[in-house]
Amino acid sequence: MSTEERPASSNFIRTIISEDLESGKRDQVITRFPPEPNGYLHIGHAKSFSLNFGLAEDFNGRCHLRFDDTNPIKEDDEYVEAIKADVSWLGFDWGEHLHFASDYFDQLYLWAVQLIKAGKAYVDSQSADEMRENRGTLTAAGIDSPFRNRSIEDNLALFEQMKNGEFADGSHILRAKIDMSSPNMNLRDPAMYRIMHTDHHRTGDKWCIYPMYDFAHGQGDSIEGVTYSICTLEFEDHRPLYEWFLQELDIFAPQQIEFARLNLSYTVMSKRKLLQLVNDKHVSGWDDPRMPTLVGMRRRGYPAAAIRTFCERIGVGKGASWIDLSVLEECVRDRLNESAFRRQAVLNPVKVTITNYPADKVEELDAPNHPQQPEQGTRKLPFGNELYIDRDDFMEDPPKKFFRLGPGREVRLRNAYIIKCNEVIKDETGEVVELICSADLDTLGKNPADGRKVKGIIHWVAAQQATEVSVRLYDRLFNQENPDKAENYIDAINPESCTETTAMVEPGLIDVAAGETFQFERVGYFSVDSKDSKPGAPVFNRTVTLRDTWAKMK
RNA sequence: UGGGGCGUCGCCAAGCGGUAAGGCACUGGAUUUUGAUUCCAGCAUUCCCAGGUUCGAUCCCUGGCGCCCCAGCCA
Repeated sequence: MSTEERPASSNFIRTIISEDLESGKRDQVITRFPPEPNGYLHIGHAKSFSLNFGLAEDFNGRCHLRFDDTNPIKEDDEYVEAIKADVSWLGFDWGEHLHFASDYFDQLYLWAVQLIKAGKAYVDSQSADEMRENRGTLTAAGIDSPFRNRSIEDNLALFEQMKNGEFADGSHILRAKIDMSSPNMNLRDPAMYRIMHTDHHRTGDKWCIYPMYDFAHGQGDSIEGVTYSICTLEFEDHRPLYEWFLQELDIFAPQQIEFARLNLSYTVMSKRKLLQLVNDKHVSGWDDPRMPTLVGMRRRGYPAAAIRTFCERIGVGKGASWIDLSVLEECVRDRLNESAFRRQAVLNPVKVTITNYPADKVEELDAPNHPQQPEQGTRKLPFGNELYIDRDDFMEDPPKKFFRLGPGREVRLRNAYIIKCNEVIKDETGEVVELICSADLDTLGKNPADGRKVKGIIHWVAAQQATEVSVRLYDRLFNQENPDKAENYIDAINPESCTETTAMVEPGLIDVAAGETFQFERVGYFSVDSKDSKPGAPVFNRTVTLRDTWAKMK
């Protein structure tokens, strides 16, 4: 616990809860995160569970993890394990409260029977098409099903037969008897139970009827004693139904509160689309580093703490909001700037020969792991007469504001000497292949004695001691701010979202562990890929670039 | 043309009748062996519009305008 006052930017949900606690309407805070195990979690889910778990932490309550597994044809254990891992990765703990909607199937069935007996539910035998036609439209009332007034006995018998597997999928359905003319479509006799002869990932073949979301969610909340059932805006219209079931069943009533889901620019968030990206091989999998999934971001090198910061930073509201991807990237930089060790790597090498440095000499220079955190120690950086620097750091005819290397110019080699470019060697095509330089050997760890200023600092590696490694440069997956607005979002995929290349790196970058993230000084943050790296042969994923005001000036 | 929501700085977002928080972005300037980081300063006389109530309104009322969601036996 920090003694500092946390800024705790408030939001409308926090306000509601504080007032309820103060007025005595509620005496504790129990929330829940209810994912359907039919896909991997993405950053939008992170916003949701950070909110739910965060509220529980703030008010000394608890947050349950409950899988909304009411539709067996879409759900799978693979997803429940992945989801648990993702929530844990972000640092949240549901403790003993791991639940499944399917844990409540027996109780739900009893409640359905109870509603039938009360004349509040009936078995409809219309086809799905007929039901759709009779539901009416947004502006026209629906009409009652011809089966709406079946006797309670018939309904009981039919529902029993549905449960016993005596009917084919789609032949009958249990509906709540509410109001076919309601202006709220959700109240026009919504479906409660459908027939599905499908095995369930947890209950196996025990059931061939499964409850709908609307008939399961509120009751699940109620059973668990959830006080605040926080969901996204599209469920606002479901709230009257959520409350109707709780009231008719006369059970504990949680309060549903809706907030706006996250929209992130240059990405898509719908599970259907993410699944298509995976299935159609536009990406390498759910954990492709370009995916907005948590597994993708983890592999990309995004720290869990950065994602939590992001979720706090964007706030919670009820207006449809669009957050720019750069906000997330800035959170990642913030975090990595603190934690990542610094290293030197040259992505686009051009050779430099230091004429006044002995060819057979190799110095082991000390370079800090983190300049702002000397306690993190140093590593050895070999220096010889042949080096590589980045091609971008040399210009033959530089503009006045360019303070890197150029003919006759001086530049500081980071953590080493100041050198001066005396000659430029090109090949037949006119491409620069080598720079002949001289070093000021009296500038190691100090500025020139004569007081001359050398503004430019560039990174480098010793040619003989450098190793070539694989590097993947990632960029935004889509090149349109809102891919959903494209004729086809697939066409909006950025063809340059992943560029495979290599880099010449210092020795300190070879014996590294999967998932470790470094700052390649002056370039960006790079994370050791967890799948494709091999001992002694790491593959680096570019997590995010460093801010580059020079690039902006150009 | 039905119902449910939302409109406060470029992007988020506090505020709930007493005279516009904060973050990000942006712009200056300082420090810096990363054109990074850090630091300091600036950045809405105004809250979608128009009326009204009030000593006083972003907050209340009326009427407009704009945007989002709903017609799955998905969640």
